[in-house]
Amino acid sequence: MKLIIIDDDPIVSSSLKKIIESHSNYTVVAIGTDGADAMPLFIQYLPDVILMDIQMKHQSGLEAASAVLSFQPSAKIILLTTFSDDEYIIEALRIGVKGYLLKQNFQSIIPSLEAVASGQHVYGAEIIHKLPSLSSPTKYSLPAQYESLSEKEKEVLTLVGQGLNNKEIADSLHMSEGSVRNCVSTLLDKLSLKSRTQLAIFFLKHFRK
Amino acid sequence: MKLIIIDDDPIVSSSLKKIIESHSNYTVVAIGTDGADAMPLFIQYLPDVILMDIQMKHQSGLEAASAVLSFQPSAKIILLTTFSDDEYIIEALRIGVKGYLLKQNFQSIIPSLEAVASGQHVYGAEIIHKLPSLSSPTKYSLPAQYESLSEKEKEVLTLVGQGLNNKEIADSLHMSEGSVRNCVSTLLDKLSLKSRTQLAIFFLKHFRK
DNA sequence: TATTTAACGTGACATTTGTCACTTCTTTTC
DNA sequence: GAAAAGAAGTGACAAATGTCACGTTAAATA
Repeated sequence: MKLIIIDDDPIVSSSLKKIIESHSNYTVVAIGTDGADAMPLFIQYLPDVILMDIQMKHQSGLEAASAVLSFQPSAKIILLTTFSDDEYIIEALRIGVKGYLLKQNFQSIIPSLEAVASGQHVYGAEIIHKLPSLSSPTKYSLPAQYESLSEKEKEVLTLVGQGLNNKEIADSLHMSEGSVRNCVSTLLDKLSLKSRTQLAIFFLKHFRK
Repeated sequence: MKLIIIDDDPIVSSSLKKIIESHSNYTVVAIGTDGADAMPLFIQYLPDVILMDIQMKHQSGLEAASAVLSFQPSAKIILLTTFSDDEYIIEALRIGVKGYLLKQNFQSIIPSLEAVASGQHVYGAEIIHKLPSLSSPTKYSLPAQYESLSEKEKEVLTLVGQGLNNKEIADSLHMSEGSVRNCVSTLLDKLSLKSRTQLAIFFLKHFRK
């Protein structure tokens, strides 16, 4: 199986090459030193996997990955990063990178390489928890005032968050339209908001799956 | 290395066991048939990895994983799912599961197992894109109608999405309140929505960071 | 038992939002 | 240059939303 390594530090590239070629059935067919090398090397060799540093002088690994993936979305690109406090993870996942690993412990790169080659996605343990969808919508992030809502009020809030109007909410919850209006009014008061639209925004911010 | 398999279908468990023990240096030390088995088996054997079905009769794999992880957060649990349209992925990531794979292609389970054992996280390619922070805010996911909006309309939409009322939008964009109303009306028409609240919901769904 | 408190409802009213027909101005196109 | 298309505005009107004072019921408490 063919592999390309792209890293602006030749020491990293060569130790990676050494480790990979000694432990598995991969051949490093090319080594690049900048993101700009990724596209031409990819087209020339059509490797099974690309291992690429995310921080490089001229063109970043992210840009390079984006270019390659827009050309070939199934390309198996693993980005390597030095720091775990990494804000690029979301963008990397979005463009379709198949792996995102810390450079640190080299020995875990081999199994990750295998997993990516077999079609899975692999991410460093320290990195995956940077995803906002994991941290945001837990009930611990709810404002204190939310606790003061009655069950009915929470139901109404939920339906406002779906975009229903008062009549529709009334029908769904078997209450009168007047009551719904009242209930919405109470919600606005309790949550210190000014309109039903702001209620919906509140709901989505806190409860979006 | 020790492994536990938990699946309510004995056919699945035994074929997994066969594959794993033939291809790698793992020993399946126990097989459970329900989520409720996870905790006692984990405590008894302290396995390196747990492979567990997510859908089981009595207790789900998710609940079981949650129990084990609250006892031992570093436990390496891989959940297996049958369907890729899987809404549990977020909750699974949140509780700290280290892998989430489709049962389908058995052969990719071995490399994934290795990667997880070496400390990485592994997710099936079909699954990772269920994360809302990945799927929502790309411009490719925008409905075709969005392209028909004028610049002004996009600005108004943005402010509706912040919860501003017509007067406030008019002041911000230096236009009359009547124009804003008109603009909102056009937005509703173009996007086939029925109220400003639904506009805000539309905005948040597509543009939330 | 009497009192308080909270959930829920009602109806009148004020305000905000949404619709529609029509105008103005600009750009594009023939 | 005339016609067409579309972005933006105006004003009158209709509909939905939000507010308020007040009523009913039921549970909690003195």
